[in-house]
Amino acid sequence: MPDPPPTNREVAARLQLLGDLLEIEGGPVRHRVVAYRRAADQIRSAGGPVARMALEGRAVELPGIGPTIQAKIVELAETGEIGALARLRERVPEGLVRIAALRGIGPRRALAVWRELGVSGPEELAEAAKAGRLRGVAGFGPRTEAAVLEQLAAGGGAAGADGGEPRMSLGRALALAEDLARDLALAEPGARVAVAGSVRRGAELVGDIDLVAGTDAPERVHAAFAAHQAVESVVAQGAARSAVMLHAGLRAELQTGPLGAFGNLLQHATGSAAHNLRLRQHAARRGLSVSERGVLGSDGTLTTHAEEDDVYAALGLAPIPPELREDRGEIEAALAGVLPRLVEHGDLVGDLHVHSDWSDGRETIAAMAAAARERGYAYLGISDHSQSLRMAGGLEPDRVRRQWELIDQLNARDDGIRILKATEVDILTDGRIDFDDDLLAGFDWVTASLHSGFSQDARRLTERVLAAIESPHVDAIGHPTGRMLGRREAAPLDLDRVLEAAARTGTFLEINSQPRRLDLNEAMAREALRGGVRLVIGSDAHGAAGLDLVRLGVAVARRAGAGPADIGNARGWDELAAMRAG
DNA sequence: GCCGTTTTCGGCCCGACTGTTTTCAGTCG
Repeated sequence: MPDPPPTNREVAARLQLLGDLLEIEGGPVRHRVVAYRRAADQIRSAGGPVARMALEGRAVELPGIGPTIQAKIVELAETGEIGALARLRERVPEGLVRIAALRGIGPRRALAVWRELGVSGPEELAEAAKAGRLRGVAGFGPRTEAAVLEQLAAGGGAAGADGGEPRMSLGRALALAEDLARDLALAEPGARVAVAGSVRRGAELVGDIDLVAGTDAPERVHAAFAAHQAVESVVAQGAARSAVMLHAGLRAELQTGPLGAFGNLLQHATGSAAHNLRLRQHAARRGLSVSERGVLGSDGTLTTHAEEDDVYAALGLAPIPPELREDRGEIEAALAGVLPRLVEHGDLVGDLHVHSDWSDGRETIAAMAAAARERGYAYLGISDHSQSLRMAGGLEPDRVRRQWELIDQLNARDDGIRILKATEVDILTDGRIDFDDDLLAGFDWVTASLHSGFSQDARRLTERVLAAIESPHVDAIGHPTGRMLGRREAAPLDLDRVLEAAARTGTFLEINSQPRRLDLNEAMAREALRGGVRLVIGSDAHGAAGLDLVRLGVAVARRAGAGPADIGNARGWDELAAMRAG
């Protein structure tokens, strides 16, 4: 084995390409395409290194990966390429994949432009379209030719960028989706409107917004949707579905159906596609056929369900939480009755990571405490920054002590919420903690975080985090990888070593709920739980409204399969304090 | 290529919409 084994992203990309090229080539291999894509999806979302697993013969344990694909992964790890893929590339130009990815074009039309015009990439396609030659190809006309030109001019089909479709953070998309749903419900009071799709599943990045409405006046709901102020243009419009482009740069889709089939519609539109595929295969084995219209029996009778839970019940399954619907074994678990009880927003009884106006927060400690009490919390950890984070107004030790005096005074009021003396202390570039041990010992809760030195190599970054974990005063590691969606990659920590140390010392790892962080992410959180590591969900709020961001962290935790027992701040303070490390 | 309440072969999800056609294939979700 010459090089380090390929990353999950690299393995997934190769298998994806293999599937894409096979599909374009056509022929009697339809289901092999699906198999490669499913494997690529599984690998992208796997928590552990799949190449290493394949070398140990364990990749076949992942759903969708069998002996053949495992062998191809081993081949890739050992030789740097997959022979079958290399041979396929000689038969089918790779540029056709980028042509097929254009909206309105697919594998068949991509193959047609190559066969009929010799076009093998987006640049040649643009030339052919400009020259008006595209409309002569079977299946193409002037409309499609114009659409192709428009997309290519807008940068569609460009090399690099994996897919290239715009994606939005869950935080923003959720707010947009809920605004749309609320306004549709106001516009048509008889309708039952809900957010579906990847937003409902709590995916950290979403490519579009899906809404459903149960109604007996679908035309009015679609009209209200098209006329909404957030809508830039209407992309498609039919009797049961319409799609729009939002000013925010994201696509939104609305599906409607009768109120009596609202559960079927919601189930269908929530997906994921892979989950629905698997669900329908499961149904087929029972002689049933599932769609957004209802469940069709073998005798031809269609049964509709107003509630989504009843759709799953009709298939002999316990209700599956949307966050788990990714075809990672959830249907098998529902069948066996072993789905986990996932943590819920309402399980949280405190927040251990919020800032006040003592550092870079906007509100007073008293105001933050009042906001936490309104949310039903029993405790709130005021965790302002430490001295070295000067640009965020980090606290010097004497200011810390003065803050403690104020907290004691506020707690003496005994008004229903306990304010904890907490801190978000910097892990310095040499691994030391930014306060001395005497001061650290006076805190109720210590979160240690990386805020600088991200350009260090993986070994040094890992050593810094390990040093913090080993400190007897550190209770939790805040936003452990330091990633910022779209701005900064996760620090390349040796996750195995971090998880081992956290589990051994009882140090909590945070799921930070800031929309741009969501750190740990779901895959790492899943690995942490598997490794026996306990988690906390922190808002990292810098104002009262920021407390509500924990719903995003809860979504990450749920997608990772966390139950209330896995989450520190789902426990009362006395119980949590007794669990503190050291 | 994967997988099993039709188990080691023979299956493999379903419907809406668009643009191209003149009854439908391809694309999309």
